Amino acid sequence: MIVQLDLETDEPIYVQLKHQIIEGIAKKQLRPGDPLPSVRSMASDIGINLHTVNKAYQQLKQEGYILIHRQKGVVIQPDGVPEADEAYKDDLFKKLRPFIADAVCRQIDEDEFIKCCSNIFAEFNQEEGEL
Amino acid sequence: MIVQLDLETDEPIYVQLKHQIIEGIAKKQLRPGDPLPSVRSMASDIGINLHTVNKAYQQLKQEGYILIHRQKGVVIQPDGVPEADEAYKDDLFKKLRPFIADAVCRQIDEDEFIKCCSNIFAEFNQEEGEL
DNA sequence: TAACTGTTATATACTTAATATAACAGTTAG
DNA sequence: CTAACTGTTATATTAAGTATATAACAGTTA
Repeated sequence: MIVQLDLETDEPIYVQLKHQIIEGIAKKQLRPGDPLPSVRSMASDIGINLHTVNKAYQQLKQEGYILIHRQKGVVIQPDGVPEADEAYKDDLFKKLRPFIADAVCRQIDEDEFIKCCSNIFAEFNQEEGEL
Repeated sequence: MIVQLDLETDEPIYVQLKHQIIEGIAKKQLRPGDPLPSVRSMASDIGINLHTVNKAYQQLKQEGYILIHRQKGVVIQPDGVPEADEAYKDDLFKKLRPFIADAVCRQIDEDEFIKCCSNIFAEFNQEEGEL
């Protein structure tokens, strides 16, 4: 698990860490049951504070991505990430709207937007963990 | 221009205001050259501080959505919002990735995601300002 | 026993968000 | 001319979020 942080961006470190782990799961580089480094070793690996890692892990746990056993360590959710329910989809809908409104104003039509999304999907589906 | 704020969410007020104006432009309820309320009247209309409105306006100006004349007031960009360039598209790509990674993990396939996006596009294209 | 786990607590520094007043300079209407 | 309005700037305060630094606790595990 290679983590690459950008300290220049305004995106909080713990959010970047969450995203990279979620992307790792989406790309199947991280599979159900796979272990994650402890909060302390992850923190020292990427040069940040233990609590910043802990914050990311706690939220990932809350969202169903990982399990945290008190002494066994941290693992990717063995039963797989919970499927999207209606609440999740409503939330996704709400979050996507500003992006699409923005795109519409700037003359990006539906086809182009969809194409962009397809490219991202391809990124997650093509390489089945072979990277 | 009706503005509806949610003070419970963690989304900053000035961001919500920006989004609603951008959505208004996307829906063509706000057209090039249309006036926007002054920072003071907008602020008192929706019950927030003058500076919060000013922050939203300044960023909208910076992003090419509106023009601010020192004494003439605030208007939607008369020449239309600048079209998306490559930098904008790269940025959109980067921002969309976490959402799609998340969706992939939760078994939302490409078709379903695209359908969701299409629904949002429809929301902006159907009603050509007739609302 | 020593080294490791997640967890909790406290404290500090910095940044952002939002508010409150106040003032300035340039229109514009009465 | 005055009064009311414009955007803009300045200063200050409160609150919340981000990130860090130490320290300790309780339960494995080698």
